[in-house]
Order: sequence, then C-alpha cells, then structure tokens
Amino acid sequence: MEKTQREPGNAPEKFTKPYDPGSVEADIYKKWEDSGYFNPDNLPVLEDGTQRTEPFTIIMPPPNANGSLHAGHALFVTIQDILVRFHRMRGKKALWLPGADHAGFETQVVYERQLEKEGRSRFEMPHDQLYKEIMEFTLANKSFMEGQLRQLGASCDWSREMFTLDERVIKTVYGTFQKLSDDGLLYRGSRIVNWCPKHQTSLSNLETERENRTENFYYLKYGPFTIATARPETKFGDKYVVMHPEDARYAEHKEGDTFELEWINGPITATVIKDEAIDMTLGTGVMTITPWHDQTDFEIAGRHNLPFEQVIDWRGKLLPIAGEFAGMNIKDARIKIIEKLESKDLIEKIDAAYTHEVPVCYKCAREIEPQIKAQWFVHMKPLAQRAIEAVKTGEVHVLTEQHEKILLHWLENIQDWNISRQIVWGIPIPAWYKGDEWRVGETSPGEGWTRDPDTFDTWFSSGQWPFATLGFPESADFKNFYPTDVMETGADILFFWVARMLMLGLYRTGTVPFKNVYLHGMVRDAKGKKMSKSKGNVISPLDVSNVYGTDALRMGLVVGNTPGSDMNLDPQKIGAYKKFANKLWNITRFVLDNRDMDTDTAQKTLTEADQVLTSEFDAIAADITSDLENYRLHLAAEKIYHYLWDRLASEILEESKLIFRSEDKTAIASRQETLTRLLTGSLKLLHPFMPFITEEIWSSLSQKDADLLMIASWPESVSK
RNA sequence: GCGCGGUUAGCUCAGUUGGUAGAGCGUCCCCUUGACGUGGGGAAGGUCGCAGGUUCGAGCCCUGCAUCGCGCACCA
Repeated sequence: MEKTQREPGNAPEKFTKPYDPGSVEADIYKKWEDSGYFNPDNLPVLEDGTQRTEPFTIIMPPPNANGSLHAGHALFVTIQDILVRFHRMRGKKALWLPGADHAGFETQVVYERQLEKEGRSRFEMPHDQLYKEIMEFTLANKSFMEGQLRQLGASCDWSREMFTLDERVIKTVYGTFQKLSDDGLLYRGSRIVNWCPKHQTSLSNLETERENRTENFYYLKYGPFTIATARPETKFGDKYVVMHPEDARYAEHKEGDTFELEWINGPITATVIKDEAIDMTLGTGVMTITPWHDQTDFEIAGRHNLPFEQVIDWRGKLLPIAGEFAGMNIKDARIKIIEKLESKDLIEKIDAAYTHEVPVCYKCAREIEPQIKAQWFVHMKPLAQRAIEAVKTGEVHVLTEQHEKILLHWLENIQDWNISRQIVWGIPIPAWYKGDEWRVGETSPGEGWTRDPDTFDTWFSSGQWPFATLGFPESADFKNFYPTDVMETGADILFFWVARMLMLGLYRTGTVPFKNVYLHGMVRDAKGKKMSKSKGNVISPLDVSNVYGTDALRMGLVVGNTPGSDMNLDPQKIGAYKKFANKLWNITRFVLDNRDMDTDTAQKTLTEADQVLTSEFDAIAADITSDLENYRLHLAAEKIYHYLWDRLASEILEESKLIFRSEDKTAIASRQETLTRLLTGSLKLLHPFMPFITEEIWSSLSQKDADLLMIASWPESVSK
C-alpha cells in the first residue's frame, strides 16, 4: 500500500508535537472562567431546550488563608472538581462554592512564629495593631491561594466566594450564639480548661494531643499516708487526702477525720475524704487533690464542697502559695521541691519507670496546664442526639462505614464544648459583663457593661459554614442549594468540623447541611511518611503540576485512592499519567488524521463490527457513570484510563489501521465515524478527571455538541 | 480503659452485591513498525497473615489467633 493513501495533516499542527500542559492550562482555565459557566445561574439550557432544575451543590472546605496549598488541598480540589464537573455535564445546576478560612488559632500561631523571627511578640502589641497585621497577612495569602486553586483546575463559582470573616458569616454565627443562649444550651462556667501556657489561651479537647512520657513517680509521706504523684509542684495547697470508700486498707480513716502533718513548707492540717473516683489499684490508692489543676480533683472537690485554689499562674509559674518557690517556673521548681522533700525525709520512694500520657498543645507541644477558667460552653448532648438520629436514619450518609462508626462513637460520648478563646484573630464573642453578671448580645446592655474580650473557637463558626455561606435563612441560594449534596473533606477533621457542621446545621436550620459525607485520607510522601516541613519531604502540588501538568497530578491523586484511607503520592506515578496525557494526544492525532473528508459520514450507518464497538463503549460509560454516582472515583478513573489505553489505542486503533488500508469504503467510513464517536465520548468521560487536556482536544474537534467540553452532555449512548 | 482499621506480586496499593487474582512503579527479554520511543510486544513474580467454619463456590461472610496501626478518654 502506497503512502499516498493517507491524508496527512487532517489533524491540526499542534498534534504533531507532544502534549505540553504548561502551554495551555492557564489559557483553558481563563476560557472556562470567562464563559461564566462556573456560576450555575449562567449554565445553558439542556439539549432538549429545558432549563436545568436539579441542583448539585458542594461547599468547598475553605482552605486556611495562611500559606501555600499543600497536597491535601490538591486532593480535595481534585475530588470535588470531578464531582462538580460530572454533575454539571449531566445537566444539573452545579454549584461549587469556594471560600477562604481566616483559621483563627491556626493563623495566629503562624503569624506569631513570624513575629518571633522578627524579634517581636504579640503580647507586646496592641490588640488592634495585631488584628490589622494578621488581616493583611491573611488577605495576601488568600489571593495567592485563589490563584493556586485556579491552577488546579477548580471549577468553582468565584462570584459566590466567601471568607469566614465576612459580615454574612458573622451575623449567622451571632444568631446561633443567641439562639443557643435562648434555648438554654449555652452556659458560662468556671471549669477546668486545657490551658496552653505559651499561647495563652484555652483549647478544646480536640486541640490537645497526648504524648507518652516516662517520668519519676514520687511516693510522698503525707502524715499517716503515702501518696504518689508525678507532679509534686502542684501539691502545696493539698489539704485533702482522698481514698476509695471501700478500700479496706484505709477503713480506719473516716470521712472528715483531720490530722496534722509536716508538709513541704511546714505543718498543715489535712482532712480525709472518701470518693469513688479513686482507683484503688493505682499507686497507694490514696491521693491528695489539687482542684484547680486537675479534672478529677476538680470533680471530687465539687462533690464535697471543697475550696479551689490556684497554684500555678497562667504563664506556668508558681504563685505565692508555694512560699519560697513562688515565681519559679514549674519545671525548675520541681527539682528544688524534690530536694527539699528529700531534706525533710518526706520521700518514701521514687519509681523512675513511671509511664503515662500527658496532654500537650497540638501546635507547640508544650504541656497543657489544666486551669479553672470561666468560659463559654455549649451543652452538646442534645445537639449530638439529633445528629446521631440523622446518621442512623440515613438523612446523612457517611462514606465510609468505618467513619460512620467512628463518628457515632464520638457523638455518643460527646462532652461539652468550650467555644471561647483568648486570642485576637477571630470573631469576637457578642457578650457583655458587669462584675459577675453576663449578658449575650451584640450591643451593650447599657452603662457600665464591658465587652467580652474573647473570640470564638474557629470551629464554632466553621461549623455553620454550609448554611452561612448560602445566606440562611432567606436568600434564594439557601432555598435553592441547601441542603448541599456532599461534604468532601479530610477524615482528620471528622470531629472538628464534620460533626460540628452536622450538629449546628440541624440545630439552626432543622435540616442536615449535607446529604453525603465523603472523607479522604491523608496524602503522604512516596514512602508513606507524613509530609512535614521539618522532614523536608513536602511535595508541593503546584510544583508537581508545573512539571507533569495538573491533569497528571489529578489522576495520580485519584487513581487507587479509596475514600477514607491515606495515600502515598509518588511523583513517578504522576509521571505515568503525564505519559497517558500524551497517549490521548496521539490517539486524537490518529483519529483526526484518518478522517477522510471525501467519505460520506452524514449517513452514520455503522457496520456490525462497529456497532459492537459503540455498544461496548456504552456499557463502559454506564459502568463509569455508576461509579461516579456512587463515589467510586478511583475505579472510574482507572476504567477510563484502561479503556483509552488498552482497548481504544492498543486494539481498536491497531485494527483500524488495517481497515483504513483496505478498499472497503463502507467499512472505512463506518470506522471513521466510530472512532470519532469513541473519542468524543471518551473525552467526556475523562473530562472530570483530566479537564485541561480534554478541553484542549475538544477545541480541535469539529463534530461536537457544545463549544466547551465542560458543559457538553454526559455520554449516555454513542451507538445511535 | 473504650472504639475503629490494616495484613493481596519486589515496592505502593485497588479488588463495588462471594463466582477460579489486578494496576502503577520496579525487574528481565525483544522491537528505530507511518498516532505516540513520554512508544510497542512479551515474561518472571501471589498457597490473598494463620487456623477453623458457612457455601456448589470465599481475598470478600462468621469465629478464634497473630501482627502492625489509628482514634477517643478526668488514672493522681
């Protein structure tokens, strides 16, 4: 067969060179954005002329506006963009509402580190100055971050973008705070809180972590008893000795008995208390209590009406009650105190192999100092109850089943939530005080009232994000797009965020904020190690995108990544999908090159063999559609990948070469038409995953049902 | 203490309601073929942690064990 049979040049010039993502991606994104189709209000009518009525809504978890996007962001952008693009092509009114998070404590910590580097400290800055500086820092990062979301191909509606400090959000948050107050679910109480001596704020239980420590466990002589403690520096004020009421060893000591003893700083009088909170098997079964600095002790003191006295100040230094040790840092003081106890022969023995867990600040790893502090708390049980029902009845469906169990377990064991923070960067709490009296409200109750200086835990406002962003309760968007379809976020913030959104959404709007929860795992490095700046193994998604293209990055993030489990991001794998992009590029070149303009393709009658091929495609399309409907993105991605490479390219194209070299005009025309259908159909199936290259190829096709692939109709059948 | 997982090819992991094991990377061999060398063809490599059970049939369901891991929690 002579070479002249072929019509070279049918494919546009660009297909003669390898696909170069860097040269086209930014332009394509601009084309999408300029089209206005990210905004559901602008989407064109459907093929049959009807309006799009069914909404599909995702509220984007707002990235923290305090740094660059990391691999986890790239993963959520990929997953959510796939879902939104899929539903948009299926004719839904698809809304993906983007946002940016001021990220209260997180951002303040980042900014404090920056201040420290400059030799400054937030504690030496006026409140307003600090707030202003963090705001500038945040807004600069916010616009930077928005650019990065664009680079990752996010087809979100920028016209609806929200910031967590927007007026609308604050108004909603204040409304919820007021309602909680009105409903008796809010209280201000002096409770033990997790106090970080470095950051000078209380933290919720979720914001503390536990570290295993092996420390000395001191057995101290306390009058006729021996008490065991790992923290002798808290013991100055301990005037009550507690044991279990059923502990036979101490049966002779009765509740209320008093006795004299020589203690750290001299003689004191102690009183016997019996309480069931005591673990008879631990230490000696006897302990003294420090109600101000320990949760268990606090509760015992409460049950027995005992006094509370602060021993350690907010900076972690001993107070005057410590006598000669007053003013010392507790770490230094411990050594001195032990020396003194030894000199007074009050130490019975020291267990050097005592291992226990201590709570530490999740940001600075400093030991948490439990302190009594008056804070705002929310009664969570009633809110959790409604959330549990919603999960159990299926009003909200959690992927995976495993995470549903974990969520339920947490909700069933929920504790009250401390929502006040002693930090500047956040939404101020709308409350006022005069002496010990407190009032909730945005405006001052009158003369002599002072505004609460605290701010809300970021998660309190974030927990209201789905309905706050949509303009609860009156706006059209709220009515159209709430409840949202799916909340896609990291499994690591299941409690922090998902659970709170569920509870607060149900509480405030009466409806679940989302019908589905899709949780992704953590993105680790190629070896499965957690990425961290200190380890230097951080893979920047933007760098990866620059080298391999965003499409390849997205495929690498989604193939083989099952919901809820961690994944390893291997640049080699991304490289494989860059090759795949090129493969698709060349499939296109082959199909376009072999389109013979003389052949009558208008007839569109396919040979029997080709009907088999189109039917086969339809079956695969249906399968992929089902995978996408059921959030099996990893399977859908793999299937279209294999169809294109192993079926279309390796087999159908090879077989087509034989047909195109034959004299059978009918077969040639049929195959040309078939290949066009298979290619356009495949581009549609692949578009949610690899939006850039598919759109770029689409722009070079002549037979198509929409100018932009992003709004083309999802393939139901190519066989007719 | 309470709760939840993992254990499948050398490595990292898929495997949708049970129907005689898959991918990527890696390894080995071959091919400068006209869509693509960012390619093509081929190969080696797994008793699916162990032991029972249910079933016509189990990687998938049940029981126990081993082992690795994670989450939550007020042990002084």
